[in-house]
Amino acid sequence: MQVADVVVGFTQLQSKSKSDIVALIDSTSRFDYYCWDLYARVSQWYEGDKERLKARSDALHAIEQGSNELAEIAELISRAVLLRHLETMDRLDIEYDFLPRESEILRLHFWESAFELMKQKGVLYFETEGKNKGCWVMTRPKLSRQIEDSALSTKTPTQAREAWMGHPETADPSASLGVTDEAEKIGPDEDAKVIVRSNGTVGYVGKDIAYHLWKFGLLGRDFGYRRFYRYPNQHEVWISAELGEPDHPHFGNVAAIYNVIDSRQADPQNTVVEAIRLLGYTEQAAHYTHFSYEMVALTPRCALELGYEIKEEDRAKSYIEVSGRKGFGVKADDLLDAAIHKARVKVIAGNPEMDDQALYRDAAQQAMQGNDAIVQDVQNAITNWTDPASRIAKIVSTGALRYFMLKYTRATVIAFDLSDALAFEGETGPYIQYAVVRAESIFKKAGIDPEQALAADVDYARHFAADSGTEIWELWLLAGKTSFVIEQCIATTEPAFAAKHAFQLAQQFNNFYHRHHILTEADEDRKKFLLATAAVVRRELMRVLAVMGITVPPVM
RNA sequence: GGGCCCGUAGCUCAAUUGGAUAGAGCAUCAGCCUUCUAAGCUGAGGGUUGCUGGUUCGAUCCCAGCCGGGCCUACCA
Repeated sequence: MQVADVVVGFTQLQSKSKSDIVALIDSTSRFDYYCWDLYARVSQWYEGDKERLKARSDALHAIEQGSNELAEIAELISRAVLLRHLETMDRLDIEYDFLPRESEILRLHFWESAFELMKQKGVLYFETEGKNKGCWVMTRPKLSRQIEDSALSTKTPTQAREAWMGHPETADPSASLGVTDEAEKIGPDEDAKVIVRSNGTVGYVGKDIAYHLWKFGLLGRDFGYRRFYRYPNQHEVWISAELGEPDHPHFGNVAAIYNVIDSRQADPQNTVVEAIRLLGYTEQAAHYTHFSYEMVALTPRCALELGYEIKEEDRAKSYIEVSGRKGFGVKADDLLDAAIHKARVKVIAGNPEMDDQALYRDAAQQAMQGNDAIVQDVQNAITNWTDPASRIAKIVSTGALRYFMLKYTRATVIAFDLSDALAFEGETGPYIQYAVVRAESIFKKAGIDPEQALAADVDYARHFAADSGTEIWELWLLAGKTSFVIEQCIATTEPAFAAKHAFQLAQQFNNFYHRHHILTEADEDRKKFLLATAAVVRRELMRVLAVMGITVPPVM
């Protein structure tokens, strides 16, 4: 739908032709920004006159039909925006392998197969009365369980449901649907989920069920695959296609699914799992995890700082939901640019020899020439710089943003605050990276390898028994908990535990770092002991950071 | 109407699933750079864990009822 709206924006609002759009894509470095603004404008344009919504449905229809100008424009736009998305995510070290598209789910008849399966197994039934008359519907999980508990589930779900409805006495009347009237219980289940509308079209959830049956290899159909994009590191991304290339990697047939989708999708996700379970694939349904997390919202203060106008009633709220339709949100690339810029300034402040004046001169020159395709302004130019300071700044800013996103537990609505997200001090990614860099620096100056330090022959018993022994033992203990914490993260699908652990370990190490000066330690054996301590903490910190996708620069 | 989630220091969040004096960061204030990088360290102030009951030796956590906020549900994708 968003693509359809952007198509409407280009054709109706801007009267652009296909070749105009091609030219625009070629000459704009951030075409997605252009579409973001256009999408918000189109949404406003619809508001002005409801008649204009016809343009959207026409576009949707044409796109679905295929083989026409609008469909080609849609293809151009979605391809260009998708490429931009891959680039943006790559800046955060996130790579994709395969991009399945809804259009192929439709055109390769995934839904038809799933529909057939679900009718056969009695997962769906045709409603003949009530408000859902004429639809194919599915019983919601809550009622399904009740029916199963009444021990009628030896048949198909539909037969069990019919038997159950014929004998309401088998169910506990008080634990029922929230209906008090006995007679209503055997009426049509108005709460059932509509999968196929009365006009014969399938809804989003239906397509999602088909898609997930494919993921588990239960559909009996497959996508066609085409090469879509090759990352700078040569990793290849594939995209779904009606007619694919003959040689392609194998996707699908998975043993477990983790769907990382925000909590607003909980209901449709439950419907998909339920469909798979009712089809008899209980094993697969048990390995289907909706990795649900709360949404990111803007604090009113942050929204005002970003220059958005905030309604009076919203100012008192603790957060406001972001909205593409309203053009209200923060763009990831902007955030990354700001973070990299800030990090680079800090790197140079600490390492003045890395200051590269020539880069600034080049960027300023290009900016003055208005060479938009290469550079938007001096600040954005850093995106493409590869000098040492910029490389480090990228690692640090990625660490900062990844840590920021992971430090919140999944059930917490992230009240996004720009200054918090760009912070490098306190409980942040760079704080942890800095601890590792400090350890690294000690080994560099000591002239030994961390692995060597761990293998050294040390009288541990003597040093742990000394005055500061307990405190250092606690540091070892905390470092030793890392594997357990990582396992716990996986078992509970809660990455925030890893983030918290990494921070606490870094914090305790910084403490140790200040209390015990390693390189000037006179007692040779104690020096080895302290080095081994630094080595084990460094190793465990890097390990837990790696789990979070955070790497450590050589210096910072 | 129904379902799910949240309410903890001025702000943003934790609390290892029911355990000891509820902890961090930010912000504020006071200290620490001729010693391995100050993106750091030390200290101070800041709390009736929304309210009221219940279960328990013990409750931020479990139960019930209120108050306040959010999200999802109603043949859109």
